[in-house]
Amino acid sequence: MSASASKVSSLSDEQIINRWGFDYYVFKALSAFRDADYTAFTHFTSIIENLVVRPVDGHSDMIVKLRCMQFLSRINNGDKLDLTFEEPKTPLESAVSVLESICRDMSVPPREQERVKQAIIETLIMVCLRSGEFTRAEEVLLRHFSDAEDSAGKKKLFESLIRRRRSSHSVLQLSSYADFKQDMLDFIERLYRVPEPFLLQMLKRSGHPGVSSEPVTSSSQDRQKTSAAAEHHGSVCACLSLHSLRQVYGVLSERYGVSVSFTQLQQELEEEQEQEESPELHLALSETPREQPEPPYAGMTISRLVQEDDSQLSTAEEEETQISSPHSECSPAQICTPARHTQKHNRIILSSDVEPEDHATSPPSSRRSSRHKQQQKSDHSESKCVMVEDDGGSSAQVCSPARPSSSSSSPAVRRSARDTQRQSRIVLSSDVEPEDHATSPPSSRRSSRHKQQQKSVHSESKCVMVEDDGGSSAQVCSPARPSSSSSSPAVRRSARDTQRQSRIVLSSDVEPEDHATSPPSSRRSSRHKQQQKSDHSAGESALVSSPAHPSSPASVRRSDRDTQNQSSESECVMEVEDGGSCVQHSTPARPSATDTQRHNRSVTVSSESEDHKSSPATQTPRRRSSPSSGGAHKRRRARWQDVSGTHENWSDEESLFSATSGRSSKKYSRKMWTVQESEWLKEGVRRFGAGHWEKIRSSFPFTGRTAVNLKDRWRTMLKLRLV
DNA sequence: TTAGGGTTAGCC
DNA sequence: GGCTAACCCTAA
Repeated sequence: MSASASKVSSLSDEQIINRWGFDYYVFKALSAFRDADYTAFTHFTSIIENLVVRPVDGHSDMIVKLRCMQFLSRINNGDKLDLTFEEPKTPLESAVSVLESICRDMSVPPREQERVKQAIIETLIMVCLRSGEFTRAEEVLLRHFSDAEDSAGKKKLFESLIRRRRSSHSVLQLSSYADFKQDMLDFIERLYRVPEPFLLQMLKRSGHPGVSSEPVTSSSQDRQKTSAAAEHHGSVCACLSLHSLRQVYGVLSERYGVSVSFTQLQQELEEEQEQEESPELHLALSETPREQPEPPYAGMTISRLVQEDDSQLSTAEEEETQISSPHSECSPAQICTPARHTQKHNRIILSSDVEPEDHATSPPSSRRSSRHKQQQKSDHSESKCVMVEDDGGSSAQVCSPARPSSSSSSPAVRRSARDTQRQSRIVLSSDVEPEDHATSPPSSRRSSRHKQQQKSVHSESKCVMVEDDGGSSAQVCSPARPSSSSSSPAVRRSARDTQRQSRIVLSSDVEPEDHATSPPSSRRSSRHKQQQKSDHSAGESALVSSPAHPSSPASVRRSDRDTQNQSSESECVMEVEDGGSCVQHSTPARPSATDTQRHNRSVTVSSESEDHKSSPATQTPRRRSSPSSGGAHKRRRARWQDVSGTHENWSDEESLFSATSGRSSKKYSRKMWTVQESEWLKEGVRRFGAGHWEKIRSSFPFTGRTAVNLKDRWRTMLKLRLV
């Protein structure tokens, strides 16, 4: 059978079932959001978040769904300024980032994109104003607010309110955050109609009384979703006419040199069917009415062809993406659990704490859009296959079996301290360090760099590739791609007030062993601001380029702010690399250090055995056996400075330095290599060989890295004998 | 696009 | 100031 078939069979039951569960919970989450049951929404997203760290069949629209979940999660928490998904961004700022990724991947009309973005920004400003966060409101206003003429009035109003420090105004009272949420949901639903999940379909067909024939959601689009879902999960759905089948068959048979005519095949199959009617086929095909007695076997035939087709695609891409690699199993997505400081948010924290140990998520890498069309066809057919196979007991996922979807975002939960005063955060987690290997960026020595890295991580997470709505899976999951957390949405809890800090502590202690993640920290220097922008854009561009980036690893962090509090927040970021093998990295928590360095403890667990003597301590993975302990360790901790601090604090600096000219008209900021990145590089070299830097770069969710950077890093690694 | 040498940034 | 990883520049 085709290679794809073998891939299909290689899917584990867990992958398949997790996929079904994933689809189901996404569907439920959307329903909950639509019903304004945001608590349920949060619960569902938590489930999803945990689910995607397990091996999941990265099929088709998984990334799209993850993006939607990420977006809505941020929207849902947008009025909570003390939460962050990506430090130092507020949830709504993160929503804008996700929006940009969505728009890039799904071709959203520019006007619509702008409208939604503007709505988010306006809402964010209003939220800031209501909360008395005038500095932040001003920052958002200056940075993001549209300069369009039609927005001039609002801009002036906001400026006025900020200037006068007014947190109450009729305009602020008028807008309802709930309405805003629903507006954002409408946007998502217009953009992507979530098909009815396979599990629900099955439940309906089983005659379960509690399930109506209608989709759970009340949306008017549900019907469409249902049919779409059917396609996805295998029911042929009669949407295929005999004519179209014939056409497809014609094309495929020509392509693959199948000599049997469609008519012959049809007759054969009819005969077969007469002899044994497979219930499964009925199941698959009976749902939709057919004008013509569409041959039940049609699905089978097509699926077979499709598989071949798909397999070709896969094989062709395989080399590049190595979908089949063990890693690729799942794509994590980070969805959504923001971290917060306040006690009331404990539940959110919980999700992160409870995090499973192994998160292996394989971030599927995404495939490139060019494949989409082909993919769509294949997906379509695949769905048919699925049904048949399901019945047969074999794996139901025909789709891109080999393709793991890269979920991009692994969930990262962080607590960040946002103190306006830039309190330093101390990561206590180090002591507690789990055995799990965190992959902390080996190279990073300097604490200040971490923040930058963190950002980069975020961007990576964004890398989820969404191919197209068609559900064709665009994910090219390169096996090797771990999901970078970032995209994974990292949720953090940022402690803004010192008072709140104590609360934060709660979750951190419980921290699971696993994941180490090392969020890179960025430097504090004035460069940072520049960097932020550049990173941001870089990350996004990366998304575009590697849309499929599965999101990578989910990263959960806990960070402590200050040593004094030692409430010990440990920042833990989980990065799931592959489905199967997930590498968890713990990054040092974001250190926040005031200018005076505070002792930070960073826990970095590195999966690598490499000795990073020379590597920077920051993310230096702690080797358990490594000599570095005691004094060295302390020094490392001391290096962690909180760069993440309040972004607003940097703004001035940023403006000061933005025009700074460095060597090439701008100063570059050093971005230390994370363990994760180094792993990707090593994997890339293993796969493609040294010298194919561009190929490697495009095959992994690197963000802010050029081929030259890769080359340089490889050179450094060789020099350090890290490889 | 890559290779290799030079430069810069940041820590000690 | 030394050291070094990351970054830049440029020729091929």
